[in-house]
Amino acid sequence: MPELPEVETIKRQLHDRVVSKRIKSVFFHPDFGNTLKFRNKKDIENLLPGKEITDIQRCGKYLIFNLSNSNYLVVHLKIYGRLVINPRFTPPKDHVHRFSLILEDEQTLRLFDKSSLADVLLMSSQDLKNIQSRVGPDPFDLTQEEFHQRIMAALQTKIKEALLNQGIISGIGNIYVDESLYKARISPFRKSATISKDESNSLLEAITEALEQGIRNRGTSIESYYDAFGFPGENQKYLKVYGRQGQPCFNCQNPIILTEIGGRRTYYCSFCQPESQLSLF
DNA sequence: CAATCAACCTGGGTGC
DNA sequence: TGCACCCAGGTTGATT
Repeated sequence: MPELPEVETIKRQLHDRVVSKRIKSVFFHPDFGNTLKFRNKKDIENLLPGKEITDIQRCGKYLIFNLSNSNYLVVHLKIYGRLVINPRFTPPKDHVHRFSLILEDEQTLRLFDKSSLADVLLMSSQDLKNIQSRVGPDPFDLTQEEFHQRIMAALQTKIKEALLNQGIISGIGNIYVDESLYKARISPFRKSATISKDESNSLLEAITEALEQGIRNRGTSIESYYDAFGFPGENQKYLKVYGRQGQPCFNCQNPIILTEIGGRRTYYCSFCQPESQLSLF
């Protein structure tokens, strides 16, 4: 589910409800995670009660709760994770309740996950620095020049795979990458180093627009994502290629193609996003 | 080195 | 009804 716009939406919605609040207790559902996570689980149960959440931030697709003892509770929702505060409904049966964080004012933050891939980790400042150094810059923080440099460095890697690589640029996932490439009219199959400066400029602009639109619409809800209040986002109504296989391209009316790149489903228009620049003529 | 693949999980869907 | 298999918006680590 969650890419940058979804995590950013959750961060903004949670901010006023959790920042400056003290944690009363935490609870892990017995089905949470594997043995590796179990070790961290004990730390979280032991160390969190009594600590204050001093801030909430986002690093790529990671959501980070700053705690009063200079530790950080780091959440990654992976594919199906949902983080919901004060749900007033019974969550869908297929999403298992994995974790709860109860605040001093009795608000409850719950993590639901259909699989159990989502991570809840307790980190020191050093751990967090290691994460932050592995995660590339936010698209919103990049100049055209920096973006182009990073794309060029990906050499023979297909541009779609480069954009999905969180170390090159962070926050873009499988939906927004297809939307951005379509908007910039660049084939997802193009080798990164063949992207011209002009193309890279339009690509960064397309990425920025696609992500900002996603944030404005509180995220894209296709099969799993809900915002922090338990409501679906609206951005799925405005997607231009993702999920539109066989339907006419909004620009040229040719059918949108569904294929596979790097093991991920990939939607594109083979006319508007030609793989070879020669086919433009 | 870069590209590919399997693994991590599990609910749901499909097809036999 | 059962079962084997495939799929998923992500990430990582091993293999070719």
